[in-house]
Amino acid sequence: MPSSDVIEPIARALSIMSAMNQHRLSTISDLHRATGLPKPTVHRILATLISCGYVGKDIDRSVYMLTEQVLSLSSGYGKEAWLLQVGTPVARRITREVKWPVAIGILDYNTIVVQYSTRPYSEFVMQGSTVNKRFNLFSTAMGQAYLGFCEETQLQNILQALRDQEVQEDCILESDSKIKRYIAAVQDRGYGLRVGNRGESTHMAIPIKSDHQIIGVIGLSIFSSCFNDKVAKEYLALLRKSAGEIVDSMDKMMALAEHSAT
Amino acid sequence: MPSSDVIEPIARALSIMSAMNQHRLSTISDLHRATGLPKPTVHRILATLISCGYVGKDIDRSVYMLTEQVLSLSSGYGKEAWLLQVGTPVARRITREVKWPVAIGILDYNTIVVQYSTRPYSEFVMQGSTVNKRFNLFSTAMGQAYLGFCEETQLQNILQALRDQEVQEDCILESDSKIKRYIAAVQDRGYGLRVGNRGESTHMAIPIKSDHQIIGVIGLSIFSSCFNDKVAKEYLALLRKSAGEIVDSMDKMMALAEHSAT
DNA sequence: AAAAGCGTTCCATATTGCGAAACATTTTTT
DNA sequence: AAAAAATGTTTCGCAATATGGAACGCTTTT
Repeated sequence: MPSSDVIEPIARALSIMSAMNQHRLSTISDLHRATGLPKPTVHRILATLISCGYVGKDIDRSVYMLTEQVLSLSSGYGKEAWLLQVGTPVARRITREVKWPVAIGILDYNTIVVQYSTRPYSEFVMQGSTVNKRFNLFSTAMGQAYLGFCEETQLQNILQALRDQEVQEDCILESDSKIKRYIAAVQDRGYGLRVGNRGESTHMAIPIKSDHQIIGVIGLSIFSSCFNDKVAKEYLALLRKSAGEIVDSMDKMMALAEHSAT
Repeated sequence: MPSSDVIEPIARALSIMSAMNQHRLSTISDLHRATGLPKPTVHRILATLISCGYVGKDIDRSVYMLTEQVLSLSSGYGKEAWLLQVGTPVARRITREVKWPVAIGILDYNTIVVQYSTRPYSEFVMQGSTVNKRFNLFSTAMGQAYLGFCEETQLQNILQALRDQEVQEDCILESDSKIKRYIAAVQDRGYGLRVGNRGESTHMAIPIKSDHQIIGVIGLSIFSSCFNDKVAKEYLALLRKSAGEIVDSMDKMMALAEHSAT
């Protein structure tokens, strides 16, 4: 009675791999018992997994184990994935509420990479999707949200890395005092801000902090002509509330997962 | 021309998941391009993975991402898995060379758990397999190999944990000085040793240390009647050489994996 | 307005995975 | 030592099912 449209061999292979992850070494009979699959089937699935490199077999004996290649299925899975899983619905909710597009980004090397954007949902037409686009740390709202509120050591690391890179885009880097003033301004304001010209858009962003660490930034875009102190205050509060919700949900989910991961 | 006996749907699903692990969010077209699979096929595989809980889908848009459940395929994969992957062939080689069975164990809570044993390969018949059996830290050769050569803080942690457990098996715990003498004796000897009576077997074991940390222990069993100082010296050298090889191979492989895991 | 791209559904077809049964080998029991 | 039980592996005829071209509806781009 498997719900239709499910490719059975795949479901079976995954259950085998999941079972193999419970113990370091497995025999065919172990897996037969653990999954309820007929032994010839287990055998054939293992042959497939071996051929694909995810399973290794003891040469002489019939003992199987997962290889390090299983990490290629999950190594990208970390805090950022949690952030997205929890963050995307929140971002969509904000856009439903205030119409303006919302984006979630993370730090990658020395830029902010947009991971998710509700731009397509927004009724206000703006230029195409920004997903996977990289944004400069200086001069963008999301970048400011990171630089202005990360820990001092992290800041120094980033600045050093920026100085080391060959192409110098930010002339601000030439003066330490300029940097300090720039960052202090962001901190005083309480959020990242990049005001666009008339006809362009203006962006505001804040960090998403968990455990004193910035795990990502969340930003909102708005037509420059619609931007003023009043809406800034309103949307800032909304972003802060949302960031808080994201962190709370993440903590809960991660605690849950930790617990159920035997 | 896929090498026969490989279940295609499984191989395809794995390639999809592997591709999804590269970017946080994927569209069907992304995966279609990345894997070369027809779009209806990608669609069907994703439906399967969603049904199995390994993939989540953005409600409104068609954006897919791996869920935390992918960790259930690999969370058990750590240093110990590397140890086994590298260690098992070494263990077999020793047994081929000297005939006696060799076992590899790791610390789990407050016991040593045998992960692999070449007992079935040994021409000397001994009692059944010891895989997944737990061995006391005191009074066994493998346990001594751990206690005698782990770091002081680790030792204290273990002792505390042993004292805390309800059933007190090791009366040696009652006296700190007894413990100290016991451990000092192991250290002086240079390896864990449990001498059996005539007709029984004798066991010797040493730690496998990488980066000042004990990642496992390796031990050799021998008929008590065959054990004497001369063979002890010989086998100890063999075990030490082998442990060194294991650590070297592990370091190499892990460095390699680190590098190729983009 | 047209064209290109995307996600999704359909469906006839042959492919392909299936697992009972038989066989080989090892381990345990008698 | 023999018998019995358990485990790993191979075979094979058949039915189940995964397949992907084509078509559809939709959005985005030209």
